[in-house]
Amino acid sequence: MMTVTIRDIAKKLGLSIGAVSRALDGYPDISEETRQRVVEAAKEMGYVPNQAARHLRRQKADAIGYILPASTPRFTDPFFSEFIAGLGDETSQHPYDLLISIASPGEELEKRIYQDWAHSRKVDGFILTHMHLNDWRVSYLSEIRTPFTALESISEAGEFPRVEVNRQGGMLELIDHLCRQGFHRIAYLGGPSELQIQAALYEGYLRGLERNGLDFHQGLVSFGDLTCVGGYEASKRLLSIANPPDAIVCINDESAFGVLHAAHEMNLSMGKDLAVAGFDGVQETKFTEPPLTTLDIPVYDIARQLVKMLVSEIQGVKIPEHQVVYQPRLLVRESTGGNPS
Amino acid sequence: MMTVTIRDIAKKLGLSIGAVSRALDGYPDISEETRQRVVEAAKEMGYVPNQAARHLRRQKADAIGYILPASTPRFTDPFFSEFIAGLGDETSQHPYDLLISIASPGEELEKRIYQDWAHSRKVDGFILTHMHLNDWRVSYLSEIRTPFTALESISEAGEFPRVEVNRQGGMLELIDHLCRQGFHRIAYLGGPSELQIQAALYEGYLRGLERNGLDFHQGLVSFGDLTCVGGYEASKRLLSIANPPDAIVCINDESAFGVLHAAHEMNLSMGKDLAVAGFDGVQETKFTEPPLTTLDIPVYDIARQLVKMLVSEIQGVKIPEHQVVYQPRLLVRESTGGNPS
DNA sequence: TTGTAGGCGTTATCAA
DNA sequence: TTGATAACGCCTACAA
Repeated sequence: MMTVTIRDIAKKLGLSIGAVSRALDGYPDISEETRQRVVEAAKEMGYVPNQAARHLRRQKADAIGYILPASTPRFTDPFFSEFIAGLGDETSQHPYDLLISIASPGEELEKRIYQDWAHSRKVDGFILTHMHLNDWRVSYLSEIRTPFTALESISEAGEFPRVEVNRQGGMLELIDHLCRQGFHRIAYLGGPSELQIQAALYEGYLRGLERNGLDFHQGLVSFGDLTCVGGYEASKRLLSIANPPDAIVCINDESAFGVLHAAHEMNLSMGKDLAVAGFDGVQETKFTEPPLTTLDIPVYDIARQLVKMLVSEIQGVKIPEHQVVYQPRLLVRESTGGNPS
Repeated sequence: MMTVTIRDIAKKLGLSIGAVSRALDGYPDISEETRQRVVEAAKEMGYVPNQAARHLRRQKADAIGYILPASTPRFTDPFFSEFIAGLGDETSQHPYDLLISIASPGEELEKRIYQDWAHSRKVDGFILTHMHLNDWRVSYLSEIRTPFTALESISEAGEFPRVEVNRQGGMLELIDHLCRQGFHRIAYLGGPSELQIQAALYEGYLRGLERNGLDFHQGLVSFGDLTCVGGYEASKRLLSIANPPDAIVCINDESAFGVLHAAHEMNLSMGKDLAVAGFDGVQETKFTEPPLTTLDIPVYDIARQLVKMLVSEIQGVKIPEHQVVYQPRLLVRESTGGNPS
């Protein structure tokens, strides 16, 4: 693979490298004719600009970073497939590159990657998800003046661009729905306590109980780790108490899958003896037995929105939609006694 | 963010930038004492090498690329979450970066990305999955001498490093299992015909029928698109023929999820009226109703293996495991009448 | 409208 | 053992 540079093009055309460079970048101070010649020669010779040189010169990477919050080695949440697809599709429109890495939240490695990528200028900005309460990344990235956008669930302090999902509102709607269906002993199956989404949903759960005149019982609250297995185990605990719940709302769909399995094992009639609901609206919820009621959020679109916002942030363009709010859509299915849809 | 360079360190320590550079890279021709001083100062000043400069100088990116074969916008196959996690974990061990993009196989965009990344030297090599029969990428990348490793299912010509999954063997084992369980009208639910895995599995299906003395029926073959929805629709076709199958083997777990749903809708007793099996062994298979028999492959480990092989390929190191073969592990569960496990 | 030249931060090849 | 210096390929003031 003989790499061809602007120098090669210049030599071939008897031009200076400066002229070639400007012609390629479409500067106005170059005659239309030579521009044509240059562009043509470039294409013909298979010229592709050397990224490293360009980055060094421009002091930017034209790349954004996303660090997957993977805690377990075999982690298969379909959320991430969809999210990454969205990130990839949007970045390639701009054109930016997408750098991916993995680190367990809170570990030393995570911190190292963010620092490293920012300081070595591998990326111009970050996409953040799975925010913690008082997330260190927000203050850190603000401090070193590295742009970022985040998927959030709570309006915290700070004026960074973000996509908010009104999880609390979604949860309220769900609790209302369950009450209308006649479920009144509603359990909450959450996630790690440091997660923002956990806090938001739990808050929604409490307010939902209150506004429907239901009592809170500590025994009806349990926590998993966002995986099927975690959901399975947490629901086992919930269902084995003296006065078990007649409904379980889950922090995400994966957890709910575990609940469905546990309920099947106990021969509970789903949607009657026990209602189950998830959160996220992944494809697979439509195909469980019974189909799972869930609060659907447009993961793919959110990912694209985050990239769009980040890119304009990096380029210093102020766009109107600085903070977008998505409202989860309640998909009622048979797992909460809804009609088949 | 004041970026600190080796020049800054040199100035502070009264050394030349050359000395600092070599000290940092651990060259032997530097006194232990100054090396110490330099390393310490670097850490103290928060020095991080500028990637662009390094790449430009070294003519390599220390990065590898993976292009997701996403065809549908909302694509949520958990396979990819796990695969990307493996890629990310292993690349960060080396240390390489992982560049991700998305493109539908066969489209012009796909070709552009491979070319662009290779020629602009954004990446030093590629990870390939979802190979096609006579995949253009193999010949193309060989031609431009860009290293790559691939996840394959068929021993095709070509001497590149690869991980092979013996899908055909797995399928044979599965068919044997179904026959032992008393299922004899076995249908095949495949995927796009240009896919290698499709060819391998179909071949295994045919050989499995033959070695168990079963007749082949064209009507017992149908094709989806590797998604739940595709699996659902394809199985509807299979189950609505005059003499429907008593078992359906699927090209992947996602498709099988769709089959389970269709079968539930038709009130079939799973594992008795109808056996269903998937392929991949994603977490979620353990939690379906009934739990899904599947051929488990270690997606995470495969991803790491591919990166390991690619990195040594890039570095010109010949490693013994040039071509690794994985044997799928048959997980018998209730969807094929197996005992609960 | 085009050419020239300096420099982005490193690494590597010389001398010293 | 260290210091100067020339690239790597590109962009961009400035000069012509």
